[in-house]
Amino acid sequence: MMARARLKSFKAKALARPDVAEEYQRLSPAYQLRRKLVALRQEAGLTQEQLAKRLNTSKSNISRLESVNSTISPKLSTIEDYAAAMGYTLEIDFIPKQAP
Amino acid sequence: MMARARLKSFKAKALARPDVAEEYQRLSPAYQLRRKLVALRQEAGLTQEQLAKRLNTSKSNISRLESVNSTISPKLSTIEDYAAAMGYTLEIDFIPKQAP
DNA sequence: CTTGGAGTTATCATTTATGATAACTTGGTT
DNA sequence: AACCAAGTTATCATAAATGATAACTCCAAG
Repeated sequence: MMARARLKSFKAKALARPDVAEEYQRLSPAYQLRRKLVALRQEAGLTQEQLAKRLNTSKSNISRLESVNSTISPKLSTIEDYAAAMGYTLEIDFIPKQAP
Repeated sequence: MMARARLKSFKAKALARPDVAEEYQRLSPAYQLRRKLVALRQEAGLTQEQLAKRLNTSKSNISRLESVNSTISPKLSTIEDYAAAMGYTLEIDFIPKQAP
């Protein structure tokens, strides 16, 4: 019980450190997703503007979607559309979390 | 070129058939995701109401999220939260589409 | 038959993602 | 230096997901 409380406190303090917060963010599904989206687009040899055209939107919206420090959580369909525009489909898996 | 047009037409007609549409839907990432969400919850031995409590929401919203004939496309964070409530994290992969 | 748990469906308010547009940086090229 | 392509950031309007509540079905237990 106290162990849990101390653990939470430890986590909170650790996350207050910029380097830890950054590393923590790197592990988040949202972050990894954005990295993959960018990689996929670049491997396809497309600019944000070219991809935007395929998706009937504008390059600024693509940038927002890919942005590392984006605070938005995209819709599943948005990710699907993005992937589909480059000939890919999605697969979502659930991975058990490690005990801390 | 005409081959493409005919292909699109064929697809449109096929999807007009209820049985084909249903099978098509089954293959969609959104559909498979919902199936997995339900399976995950049931394996955890939770009712919609119990899970709702963990997520600080109501069972009707859980039902909507899991609903087979749901027309909504959930946010990535919603899926993440759902998974996290049962000790799972997400992994999203991009699979190349087959040539038709 | 009726009661309670589990899930569904409908509706409305609120939050949030997306679309659209414009202005701004940055790096490379001439 | 001026230019252009590529990407970023800010802002606003619109569309859509989520939160909240209530009423409903269904089914098994009593």
